[in-house]
Amino acid sequence: MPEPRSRKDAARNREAVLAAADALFGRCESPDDVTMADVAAAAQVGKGTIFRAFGDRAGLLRALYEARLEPIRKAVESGPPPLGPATPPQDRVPALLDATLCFKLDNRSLALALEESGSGSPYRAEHYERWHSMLRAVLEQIPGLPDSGFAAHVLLAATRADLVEHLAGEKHVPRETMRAQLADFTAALLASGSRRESDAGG
Amino acid sequence: MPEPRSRKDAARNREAVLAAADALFGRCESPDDVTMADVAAAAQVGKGTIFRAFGDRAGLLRALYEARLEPIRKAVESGPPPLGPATPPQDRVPALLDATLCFKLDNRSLALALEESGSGSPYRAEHYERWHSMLRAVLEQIPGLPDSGFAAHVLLAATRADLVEHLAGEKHVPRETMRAQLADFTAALLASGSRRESDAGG
DNA sequence: TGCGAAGCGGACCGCTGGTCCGTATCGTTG
DNA sequence: CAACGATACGGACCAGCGGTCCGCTTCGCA
Repeated sequence: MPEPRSRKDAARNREAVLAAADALFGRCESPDDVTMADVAAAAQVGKGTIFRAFGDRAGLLRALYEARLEPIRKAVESGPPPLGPATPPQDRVPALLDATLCFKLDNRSLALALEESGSGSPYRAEHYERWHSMLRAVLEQIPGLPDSGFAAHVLLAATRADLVEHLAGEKHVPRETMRAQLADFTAALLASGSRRESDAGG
Repeated sequence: MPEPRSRKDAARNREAVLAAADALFGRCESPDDVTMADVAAAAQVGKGTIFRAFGDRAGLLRALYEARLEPIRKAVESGPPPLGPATPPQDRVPALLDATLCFKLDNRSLALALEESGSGSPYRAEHYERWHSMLRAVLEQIPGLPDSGFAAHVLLAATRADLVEHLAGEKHVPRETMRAQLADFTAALLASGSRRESDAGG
């Protein structure tokens, strides 16, 4: 393959930057407290090196985000229930949403940084498209629901980083309470489908 | 009253800035195409004047937003059905959501500007708090629903400016389609409540 | 060991939101 | 109408950001 393998120092620096940024975003309060210069300093690297490796700020954020999301992506694509493909749709939808909610709770600053200063709307991000079509496909298998594309957008919007941050950080809603509320909400929505189901069935 | 009435020129300039900003945000593609200097130039006013009158960028955005929102606020607080207080909850919820959706569709760049660069999360804005508690109160009157506070957050998230922008601007979803999808979604959610109602009732 | 290519780093740039203060305007008072 | 304090004006100015550039260093292949 014509893949131009990167040099050893380049790879090492890339990891250093990733690690430094990870730590910095994890620690800080607001995402824009962390500047590119900060990351460069923390990684003991020149600013130019960061931009060479990631293109721009959004590129760095995306790389970090994808890296952290990787385990969940795997679990969804080829893992055991309740996240994996073998799960029945009625159970998988809440599981997917619970997973994203927990992810955002565990990576608040990072998710916030990506969604808010992420070079325009979060909806252009490639990973959003993936999650959306995944969720949409699962919803599609549940009859009696409204437009599954739109429903998927709304359900994902229910786990948006700034909403999560507002509820968890500002209003001090406990983690388990939020998970329960999201689960309840989802259940209520899915119930409207199974209602017509049971009407038809008997 | 100890209200320190503002000078005539100050008031005139304030209006000029408001008008200029309104026009500029209405015309432009992305909200950050409009800088403070642009607004100042368009209003034929010094930059200092803007900051004196509105504090900072977010202040200007907020003032504009509130001004445009004013008619809707009135209609909701003391207008005729389907927005006014005399409307039965089951009809008022979809009406409120449809109104916000239409508002965001009609004021895309402005809403986008306020939500994304509005000095942190849109959830800290005072008008969000108002809308949320309003919607929550109406939802509360419909029995059988999940936590109305959370449901209100989610339903409002369904009309967020960047989602609306994505669907209308990027995916070219027609206005009426979006309205219908939102209405369907809302109906599905409310149905889960009236279902337990009818179970109990007969 | 030598040498081209790849990568490095931090001074540098353009641009933004926001401040500052000498100057012009207001409107009140005698 | 004149004079004067208070208020507002405006644009030069500032700090800090993301992003670029290019002389120098380091890599790794022959």
